[in-house]
Amino acid sequence: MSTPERRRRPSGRITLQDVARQAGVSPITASRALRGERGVAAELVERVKQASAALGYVPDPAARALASQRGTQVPVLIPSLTNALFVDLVEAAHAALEPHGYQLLIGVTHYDPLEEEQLLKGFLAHRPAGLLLTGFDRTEVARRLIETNRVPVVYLMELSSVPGTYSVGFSQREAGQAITAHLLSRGRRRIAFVAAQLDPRTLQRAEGYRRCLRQAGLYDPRLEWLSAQPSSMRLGGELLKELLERHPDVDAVFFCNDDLAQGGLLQALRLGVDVPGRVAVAGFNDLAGSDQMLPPLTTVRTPRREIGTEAAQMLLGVMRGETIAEPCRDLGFELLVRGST
Amino acid sequence: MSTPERRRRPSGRITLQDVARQAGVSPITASRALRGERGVAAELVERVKQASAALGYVPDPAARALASQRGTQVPVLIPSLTNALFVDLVEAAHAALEPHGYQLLIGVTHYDPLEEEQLLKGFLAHRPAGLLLTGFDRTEVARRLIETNRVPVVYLMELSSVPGTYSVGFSQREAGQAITAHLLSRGRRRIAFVAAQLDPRTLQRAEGYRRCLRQAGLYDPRLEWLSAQPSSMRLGGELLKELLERHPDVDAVFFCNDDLAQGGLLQALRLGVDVPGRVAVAGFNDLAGSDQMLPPLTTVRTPRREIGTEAAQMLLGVMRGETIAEPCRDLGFELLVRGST
DNA sequence: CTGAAAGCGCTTACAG
DNA sequence: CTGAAAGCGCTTACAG
Repeated sequence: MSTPERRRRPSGRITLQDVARQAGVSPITASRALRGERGVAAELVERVKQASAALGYVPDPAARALASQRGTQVPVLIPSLTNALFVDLVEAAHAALEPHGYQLLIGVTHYDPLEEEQLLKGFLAHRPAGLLLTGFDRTEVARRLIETNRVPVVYLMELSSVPGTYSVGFSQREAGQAITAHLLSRGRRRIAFVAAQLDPRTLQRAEGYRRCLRQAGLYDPRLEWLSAQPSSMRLGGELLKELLERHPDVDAVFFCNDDLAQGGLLQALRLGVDVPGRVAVAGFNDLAGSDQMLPPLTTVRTPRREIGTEAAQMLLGVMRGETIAEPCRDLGFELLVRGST
Repeated sequence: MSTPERRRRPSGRITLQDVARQAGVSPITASRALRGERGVAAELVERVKQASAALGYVPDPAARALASQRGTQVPVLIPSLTNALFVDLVEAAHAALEPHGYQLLIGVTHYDPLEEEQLLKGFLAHRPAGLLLTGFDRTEVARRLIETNRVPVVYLMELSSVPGTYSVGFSQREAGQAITAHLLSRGRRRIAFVAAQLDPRTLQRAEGYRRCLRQAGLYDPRLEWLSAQPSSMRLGGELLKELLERHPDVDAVFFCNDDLAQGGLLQALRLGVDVPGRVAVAGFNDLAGSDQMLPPLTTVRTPRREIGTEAAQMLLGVMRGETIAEPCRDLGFELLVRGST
C-alpha cells in the first residue's frame, strides 16, 4: 500500500499547499477549485479534488476567516432553549445550513436585550457569515453593531416590511386574535388571557386578544393576567387557581404558551374544575404533550420548523448576494381545536 | 471632544498594532499584557489595557487561533436538545466557561455515533481549546480523532476510571438500582422497566433494574419493555397501555425517563387505572412538570446542572495544564419520592 | 522584562 | 484561465 506523497509541516497539518503540490497546481488555483469558484478548468478541479481527498485535507476555518474577512459561522440568537419552540427552530436552521458548509452557533439571550448585545459583540468578532436573530426588540447598541458590521441578517418569528430587512415568521397578533375568536365562537363571554415571561411576542398575542374582545364588546382588563415570571407548568397551575378564585365567572382561559396551559389543565383536574364544561382552556405553540392532556389541549400550531428552514434558505440567498423575492415571509399558523374548548 | 489617535487599516478594524502604538509598546508586549501573561511590567500592562479600552479593541479570534494553533472555542456534543436534561447541562457549562473567555459551541448528535463523528471532524478543524463529550459510546474513528488532536476532553454523564480520562457524572446503574429497590420497598413484586431511545445510559439503568430484581429473585425478562423509538409522552402512554393489557399483574412501572412516565401517568388517568393503588409509577431525571402530575411523579433527580458546571471547571483545569485532583467525579443522584409510588 | 523576525494557512486583488 | 505577491491579525520561539 503506497502512502500518497506528502510533506508534513511542523504543525503536522495538511495544508492547501500540500494539496496544490500533489495536484501540480498553485495554491490559489487549488483554493478556487475547492471552493467551487467558476473559471477553473474542469480537469484541474478534478485533479485538485482528488488530491484533497487522497490527502484527507481539511480547510482551516481560522485561516480562511482571517484572509477573507468572513467566516463560515452563522450565529442564531434565541431567547431560550427551555421553550421547545426554539429547539425546533434551531434544529431546522442547522439542517438547512450545514450542507452548505455553514456552521450554526447557538446563542441564548434569556430574554435579556443586554445579554443579547454581549453575545452579539462576541459573535461579531468571529466575522460571521450571517446572522439569525429573534424578533426586533433589541438595544440601540446592538442595532448599530449589526449595521456597522454589514453582516447579512434574517429575523425570525416576527415580520417586518421595512425595506432591506429580511424576516420569516407569522403574525403573533393575528394568532392571538384567531384563538380568541375561536373561544367566542364556542359561546364563551368571560375570556381571560394568562401570560408569563411577557416577551414582545407574548405581548403581541395579548394585543390580538384585546382587539378581538373589544370588537365583540367583551373586553375586561381585569381578566388580563400578566406575570413577568418565566413560563412553566407550575406557574400555569397557580395562575389558573388564583384567576378562578378572583373571577369565578370566567368561562375560558387563553394561556400564552402551552406549558402554562398544560399546568392549568392539570390544576383543573386537581381542583375538579370541569374543562371545557365550566371553563374552556386554550394554549399556544402545540408543544410536546399538549395532545396527551386530559382533555387534549386546543392550541395554535406555530410553524417553527418551517421558520428555521425558510430563514436559513433566505439567509443563504442574502449571503450569496441574491435578490430575495419575498423578504417578508409570512408562514401563517394553524388553529388546532381539541377537547379543551 | 478629542478622538483618541487611531490609524485605521483598510479593513477598518482596530488591531493589536493600533493598541500597541497608542500605548507606546511593541505589539508583542501588548499581546502579552492583554492576555495577562506574567512577566510584563505592571505599568505597561496598565497602559496597554487603557489604550485597548480607549480604542475599543476587540481581539480577532481567527487570527489568534491561526497564530497560536488553538482557539477559544469549546464544543459540547450532546445527543439531543429535546431532552431538557441536556439543555440544563449546556446552560451550566456555558455559564462556567464564558467568564474565562471560552465560547461554548453546541453540537447535537441525535444519538448517532456517525453524526457525532462528523460533528467532531468539523469542530476539530476549528482548533478547539477543549471538548465536552457525552458518555463513552463512539466510533473508533472519533476516538482516534480525539487522541490525534491532543485536545483536552472531559466526558459527561458517565464515569470512567481509566487513567488520563476526565469524567463527571454519576452511576446510571446505581440510580436504576435505587429506584427499583424503592419500588420493592413499597411491596411491589411485578415491576416492569419501560424504556425508549435505548442509548447507553438507558441501558445502564436497565442493568441496575435487572440486578436489583435478580437479587430479590423477582426478575422476569418479559417485564422489560424496550423500544428504540425516541422518548415521548405519547409513547409512554402507548407502552403503558400495552404493558397492562399483556401483563395485568404488573404492580409497578419504572420508566427510563420522565417524559415517558408523564405520558404513562396521563394514560392511567385516561384509563381509570389507579396510581399508585393498582400500579406504582416511577420516572427518571425530574423533568419539568413531573411535580405537577396527578399524582406527582416519583423520580430521580439527576445533577445535570452540577455536571455542566463541574465538567467545565475540570476542563478549565486540564486546559491550563493543571493536575486534576479528582479526575473521575461522581456527583451522585437523589431519589425523589412523590405520590405516584 | 521587552522586541524584531518569522510564520500560522488561507484569499484578495493584480497581472499575464 | 492561472499564478506570484502581499496581507489578514495575531503569537511563538529566539534574542538581548
